[in-house]
Amino acid sequence: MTEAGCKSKTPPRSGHSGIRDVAREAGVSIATVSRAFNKPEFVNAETRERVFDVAQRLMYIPDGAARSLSSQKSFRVGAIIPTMDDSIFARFVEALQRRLGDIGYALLVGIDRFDAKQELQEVRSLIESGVDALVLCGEQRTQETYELLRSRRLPYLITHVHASGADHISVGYDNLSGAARAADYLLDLGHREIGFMDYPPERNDRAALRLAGVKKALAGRGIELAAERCIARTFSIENGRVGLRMLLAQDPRPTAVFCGNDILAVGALFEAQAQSIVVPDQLSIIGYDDMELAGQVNPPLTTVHVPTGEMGARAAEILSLMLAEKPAPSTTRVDTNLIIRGTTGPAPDQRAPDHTAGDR
Amino acid sequence: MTEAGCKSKTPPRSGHSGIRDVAREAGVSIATVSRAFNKPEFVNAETRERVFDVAQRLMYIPDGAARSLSSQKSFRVGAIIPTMDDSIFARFVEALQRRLGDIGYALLVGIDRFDAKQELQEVRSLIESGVDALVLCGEQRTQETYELLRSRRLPYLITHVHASGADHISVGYDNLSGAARAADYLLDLGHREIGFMDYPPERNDRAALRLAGVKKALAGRGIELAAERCIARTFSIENGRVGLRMLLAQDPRPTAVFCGNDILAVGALFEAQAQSIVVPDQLSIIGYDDMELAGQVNPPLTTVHVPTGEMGARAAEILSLMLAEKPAPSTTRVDTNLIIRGTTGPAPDQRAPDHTAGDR
DNA sequence: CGAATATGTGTAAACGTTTCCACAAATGAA
DNA sequence: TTCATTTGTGGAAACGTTTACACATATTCG
Repeated sequence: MTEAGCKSKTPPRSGHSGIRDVAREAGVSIATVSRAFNKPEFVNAETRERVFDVAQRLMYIPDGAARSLSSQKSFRVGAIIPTMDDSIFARFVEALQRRLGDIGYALLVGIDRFDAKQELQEVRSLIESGVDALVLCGEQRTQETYELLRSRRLPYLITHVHASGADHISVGYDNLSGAARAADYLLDLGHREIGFMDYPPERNDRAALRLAGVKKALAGRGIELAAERCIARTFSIENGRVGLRMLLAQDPRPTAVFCGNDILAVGALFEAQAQSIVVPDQLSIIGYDDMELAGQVNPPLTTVHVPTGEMGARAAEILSLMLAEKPAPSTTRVDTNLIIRGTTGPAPDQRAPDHTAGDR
Repeated sequence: MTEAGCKSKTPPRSGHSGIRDVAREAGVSIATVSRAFNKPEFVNAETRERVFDVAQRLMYIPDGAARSLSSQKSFRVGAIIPTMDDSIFARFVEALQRRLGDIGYALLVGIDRFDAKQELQEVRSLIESGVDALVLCGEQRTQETYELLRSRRLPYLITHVHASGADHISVGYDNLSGAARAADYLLDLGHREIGFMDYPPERNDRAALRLAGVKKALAGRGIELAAERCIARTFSIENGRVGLRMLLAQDPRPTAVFCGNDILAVGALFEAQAQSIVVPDQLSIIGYDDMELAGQVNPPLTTVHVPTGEMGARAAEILSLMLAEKPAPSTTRVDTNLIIRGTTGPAPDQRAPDHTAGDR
């Protein structure tokens, strides 16, 4: 009796016990054991308890592969994100993993480095590995990826964008209006020479949307965003620094910079400080995401808050609906909002409040 | 001919094609198809090509569950990390995922928030989900977890620590000597009043090791680390700030602080600056990890560089050995090294180089 | 030239579950 | 009391692969 599960006459083939061991020990059929776990309400309370007891004693853990094969469900979902380096995605993955775990799903991660080809590859390998649904960032991807998804009838959820009229289910925020809101704020402060800095928009639809938002806001005041005012760089503090340097080298020097990401914004801030440009008096900087660092740098960064955790939680909820084949809301939006902190102020040249260009 | 795979007489049960479809279409048996993929060298080159062509045409993706069940391998590995919030872990996961992907394995992630109970839970769910090996951070965990691992004969790799004499396979760095090295540097600069700040050591064995390292270095010069000089806080910039405040409130004010993590160190730096304490003239700060931010703050942070990417790559290599049931090195060390930047300088009171207290 | 070996392929038995179906016993309605 | 229904259970057929084994056929060698 010192060893667990010693009554069997045939030695167990693998080290640990399977459903048959539990069945034998509990004096029921394997079907009943299976039901006890999956549809407890269909088995007699007494029997069920007995099964549970035995299962616990034998340290029975159902074999996922067999389960998947038989039930045609894997109880796994895959998520493909661009990078872990950006805390916005890292946190999202964490939130997603937690919520998914709560409803009995495991999370497989793929990383595509903002590369659509790589994403397709990751989709393939996640499908092969076995997932019941996929979480993807943004809408922009190769047609082949979408075809693969469709042909496999694999449910997928698009995140990080608010795709209102689209033909897929999504959860996210409106990058365009968030950026427009930020740009408007800069405009309201009297800034007219505004720089833009973000991930290369052709490789990142969220960045493209933010660019569109800024352009729209500027256009609303009759201002055009010059091409050289659009700095496209991958996310890093260092790139934020070089981006600002490029902007500062231009003739009508920008008095404000919109950054599509806090990391770039922090880089810009550090560079400004290194050049003894005082923020916000001489230069306003605005970020996007509101990661912890944003609130802690000096002066604290004005930025657009993105509720990543909430988005992860919502994503998990929607996924659970999709996985249960229940109808899911085609698009759900989480709200972004401008957090005004210390890196933004009135434009340096014009002290007047600005009932200037704006109509209405 | 517009539809893919239309020759079958029995309508395919699921939407997509399986190994039998490929076999039929290529005029071979399913065994041959299987071999073509798994042991290409055992099948005739011509046949193999034909199989590959057909497979591609039918967009055949092998069913992972069936594969796992039959082969008793899942081609998945699980990794449990404390949090994604810390870029040290996020990057590690990213590196691991990439390398694992290269050798045909997918990565399942679990997050335990530095909680051993939660870790056990994650181990259970990863086992249930199906993994061929596990990656775990640090050596400290419940006995139950180790027992589960052993009883399942599940290979596991310990990371982030250099566990020399231990009874499990590990890859990591020596937290103790890294921290000791940093403390020695502070000592060499003449600092005698030194503060320590890290994650609560009782919940994080790496932090405990760093504490031991600092204590050892101090002891080498006959200095004892007072209890109130040990600030234990979870990792965040904010906590770095409050930690420094606590240290600054003490009577012989510390002239230097060792932080077990760059995030805490940056928090300390920001707080010092907010209090107009000039770093490094009045206060030296030293961090651990060397994340990007460390090199970019002003002044740039002196820190202990940890080669996370290399560790992830090495981990993947070792895992591939373990998975192939080849002998793996019981412990492999990656090197940590002190990066001297701008947040450390001579102790404020004593300008003399310091042939003082140190012997030898 | 025959035997031994190498090469390529097919047949069929696992792998450990879930789930359809059948069936017995208990319960309720008439 | 009899028939219909409900409740709980077991038997056995999937699920889509891998792989041990057997069997041809081609090659090598004494």
